[in-house]
Amino acid sequence: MSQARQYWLMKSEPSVFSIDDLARAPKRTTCWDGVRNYQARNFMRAMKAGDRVLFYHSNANPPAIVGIAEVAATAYPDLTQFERTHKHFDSASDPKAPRWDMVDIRHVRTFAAPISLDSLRGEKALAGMALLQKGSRLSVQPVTNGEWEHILKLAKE
DNA sequence: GCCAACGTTGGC
DNA sequence: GCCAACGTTGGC
Repeated sequence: MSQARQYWLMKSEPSVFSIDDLARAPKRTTCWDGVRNYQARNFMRAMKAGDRVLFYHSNANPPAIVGIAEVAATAYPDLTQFERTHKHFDSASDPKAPRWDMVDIRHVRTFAAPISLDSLRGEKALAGMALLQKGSRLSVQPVTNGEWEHILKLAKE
């Protein structure tokens, strides 16, 4: 009885941090700081080591899923929330009960060809994907097993 | 750069 | 608790 691996999608602007940056990072790993949305935080708190993550480039041309990462460390406090001069400083967060967490993400693979948002929209099987819903802005989202398998098939073509 | 959609804040 | 104002996200 193996522990079921769960699937996620995380967005990053490539001009800020791209999948190439992740592939080149020490140990191909980075901490995912800066999430300041409760729903996204709660999804990160639900992540387990080894869970797989679709790496998505937002504000990109074209916006696309560009590869796969895995959860290398489960949620722990994002210390940038306490750095007064930091962009993501949160004066309302109590150091004794940190409001914001992050996880560590390790590079697994970069797709030979990115799967563009446009081509994702063309897949009937993905019509329910959180990413494709109108007005969806969540930067951390769950992905179903079916969606995951479908996307991996697209990545091979 | 524009702007629609969304989340958060704060006055009342 | 309502809701207007504001800031942010992210496709285009």
